[in-house]
Amino acid sequence: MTGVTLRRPDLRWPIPAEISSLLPGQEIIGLRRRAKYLLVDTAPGSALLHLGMSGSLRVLPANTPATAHDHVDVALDSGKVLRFNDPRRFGCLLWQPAGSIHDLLRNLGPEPLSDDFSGDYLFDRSRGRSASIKTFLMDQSIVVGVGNIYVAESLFRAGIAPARQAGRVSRDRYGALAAAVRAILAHAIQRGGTTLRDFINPDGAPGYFEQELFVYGREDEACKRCGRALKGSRLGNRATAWCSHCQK
DNA sequence: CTCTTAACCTGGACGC
DNA sequence: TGCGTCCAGGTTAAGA
Repeated sequence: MTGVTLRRPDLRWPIPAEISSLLPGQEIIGLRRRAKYLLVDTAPGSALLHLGMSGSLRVLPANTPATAHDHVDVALDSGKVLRFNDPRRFGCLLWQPAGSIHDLLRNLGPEPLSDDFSGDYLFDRSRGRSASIKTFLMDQSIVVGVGNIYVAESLFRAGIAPARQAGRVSRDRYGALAAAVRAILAHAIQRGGTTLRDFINPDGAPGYFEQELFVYGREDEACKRCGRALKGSRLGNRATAWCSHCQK
């Protein structure tokens, strides 16, 4: 990459000086993902990005005029520009020196599609925990990547009520839950994600998983399984919908 | 250590 | 039409 342009000094957090001082001239030697963080590896270290809920990264032709919320440009050797746009600025751009692990990555739980994630793992981690199973499953130190949409769908699929205390769910039910999380995530990815408002995937198309949601965003609507009206409440400051007949 | 709450930010939906 | 208000999202910081 030949240069970095910052149009503002911060996103969610200040953009560290290394992004401007160390990146230009470096070769990108790797691209990785951990949880919802992206890592762009160079010799002196890695740029650490999170797209928040509204961020996007796109490779555009050189001289593409910047528009609203285009916060960062990286000029590539090809002449094209890698552009980071994030209307709501929940995303971040940070720096991880080579050989170190950023604090944000240090205490993350396993990847949900990896072998480290299982019902037995969840069962073990949940003993003695009084928080709701929903809050527990959204805790990034327990398992990464499960946000408000997919936790709702996973709990429905597993038949577990979201307010149930995490420490009071049996090993067998955690087995069902782990399987549900895997199935939901894999299917949603295959469907191109979930478009709620303005999300589009890298191909510029919306995600289609929304059409297959069973409970998320469907408070007071009919349960697709039993027909009863879905319940709605808030858990951990987040909207929560579930079926009190199908989920116990 | 665990749990809860507030905060970050903007655009869109809604009510007046 | 225009304005104010509320909410969504992922995640962490701070406080209890």
